[in-house]
Amino acid sequence: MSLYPLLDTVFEPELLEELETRAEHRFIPAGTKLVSIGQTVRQMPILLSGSLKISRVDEDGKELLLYYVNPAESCAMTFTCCMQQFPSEIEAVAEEDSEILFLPITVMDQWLVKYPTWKSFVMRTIHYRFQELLKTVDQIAFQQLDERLIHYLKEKVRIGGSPLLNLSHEQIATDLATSRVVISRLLKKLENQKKLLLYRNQVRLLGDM
DNA sequence: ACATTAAGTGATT
DNA sequence: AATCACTTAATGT
Repeated sequence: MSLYPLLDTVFEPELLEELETRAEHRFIPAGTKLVSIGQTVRQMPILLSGSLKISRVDEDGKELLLYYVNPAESCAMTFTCCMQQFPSEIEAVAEEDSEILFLPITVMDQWLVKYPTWKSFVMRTIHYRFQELLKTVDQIAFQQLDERLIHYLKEKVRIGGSPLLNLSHEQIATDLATSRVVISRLLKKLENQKKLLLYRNQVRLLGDM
């Protein structure tokens, strides 16, 4: 039995063993910024519990949420930029208290040829994220902010494990890179459709979502 | 009671 | 869909 049961089905036994000796196991409190834009990534994270929020931030601080990293996943952006030591294009913040394995980037190259399960893990992560990003791009291109909002809320519920979200309209607007007024209107529309209930600093999703 | 912050709304671009 | 201007509601001190 390995130290990390979560990863037992993902990696082969030899790799799990090596993981245990090479990885640094850390607990990250919610709100911690792990990577900021321009920074060079020196370690590869694998999430054991919690979640990470990955977003783009432009020059004047406006951000756009790209995706979340969930347990047993890593960040796809990290592979592409840290292997070649490119500066990060994204920002990573712990969304909740998280448990993370940090791997030195030097092992990644060797593991790619040494362990088939590592290779498919990397490939799977990149592929999956690519799909996600394409979806977001579609949504932005076709300006369907309402759909994007619903997708966002569902994702939040899934991550938090509760249909009651502690979010202000302002925060939602920031994540989706739009204005508060727009979000308020869309949320109101959804409330009228009985899809959710609105409170101050809280949103409650209703069953059929 | 007053100030501050979140949310709702009509009008305009 | 964004911005402005303004109102109303909830919360903190």
